[in-house]
Amino acid sequence: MDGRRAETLERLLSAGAEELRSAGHEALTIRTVAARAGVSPATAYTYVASKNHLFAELFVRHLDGDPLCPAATDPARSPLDRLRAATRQMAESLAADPALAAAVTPALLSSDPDVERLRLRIGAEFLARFEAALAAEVDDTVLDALVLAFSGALLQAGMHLITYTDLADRLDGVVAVILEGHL
Amino acid sequence: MDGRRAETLERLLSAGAEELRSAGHEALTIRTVAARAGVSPATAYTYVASKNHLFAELFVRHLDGDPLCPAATDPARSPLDRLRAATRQMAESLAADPALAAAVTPALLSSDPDVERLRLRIGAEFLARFEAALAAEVDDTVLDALVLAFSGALLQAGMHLITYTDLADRLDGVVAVILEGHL
DNA sequence: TTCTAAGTTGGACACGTGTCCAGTCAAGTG
DNA sequence: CACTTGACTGGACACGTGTCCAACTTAGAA
Repeated sequence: MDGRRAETLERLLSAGAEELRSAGHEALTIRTVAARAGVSPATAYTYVASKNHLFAELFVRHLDGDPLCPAATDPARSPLDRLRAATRQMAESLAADPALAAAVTPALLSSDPDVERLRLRIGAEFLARFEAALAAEVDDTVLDALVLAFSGALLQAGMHLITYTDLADRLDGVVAVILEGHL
Repeated sequence: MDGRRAETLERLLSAGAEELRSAGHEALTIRTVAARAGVSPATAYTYVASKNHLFAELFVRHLDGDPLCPAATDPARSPLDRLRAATRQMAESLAADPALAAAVTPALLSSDPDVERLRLRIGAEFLARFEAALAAEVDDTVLDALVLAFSGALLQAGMHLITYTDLADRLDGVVAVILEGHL
């Protein structure tokens, strides 16, 4: 996708991000996003299949815009430290845009096929980051536990049982407990 | 709540459960549930604040109807075994009613205040079961890790990344990894 | 310049959500 | 027995969703 089409998409996604931050995901409407992007609703729907798809798309962009930090793969650090760097970074990245975080959790549960595609990408990205941080020094079940714990943390934050800001600290402890005796 | 009101509520919830099983949570409508219960939509809305509230309510009933099994607190077993009995039971309970499981995950993310109340109850119930199974032989962070991993498993299943049937086996391994070195 | 095809548009559509309220019905109390 | 009261109803409402399509615009190729 390039040329005019790519530009309009970009405008639409930026408008979506702004609208999300300023109005929240409950109030956001494809029509308000379209208006903000200076485009008709019908046009918006040729780029984005649904509100949930929009949120998922915004989230992958957010992830892609903040790739795994060097500290998470620094061989001078311990695997535990590296893993913590990775989870910390992701938690902080969520905390930095709470409206997006709040929007994406329910959105990813949608059965919309476009969402399905993106959620596989997102899951793969999480897994890849953990693997990169651990550098394959560890059992598959441990990786499994980490992924589940991280997903769980996202869910708990999505339910407002913890704040996105507390996420990082909480995960530090949990990551240590999981890795203990497995390095 | 008792008398006529309690009866109608019961009819409504059973109708909801039936409708959920037979039509799935996407197709289910408060109006179809009301019709099945032989009640007008307006009436249904005096019992249930929203579709999400209905799903959450159905889920707590489901949980209450299947209390922690004796094996999960049997002092003759090891803590690991007891914990596995607890997670197994919950996973199987979800697998037994996949439509409900699929419905409740997104529903619990709603900001509806009635849902909020119920999700605190549900979270507390999960925690209580883990505590009962472990009989306080363990650090708080371990409990934390267990709760996060379990929530994560629910989320993954809700996203169809794993089936509810695989949940139990997956959790067996994860629970062992988390507990290892902490008993 | 003319033509074409991609991109965009307005507006209507069917459907679901949750709210509201005046009016009916059916106890069971005095 | 009349009467009050709580439960229920029908139907309209405002709003959001996502779809459709004939008509218009625009950029660039011929």
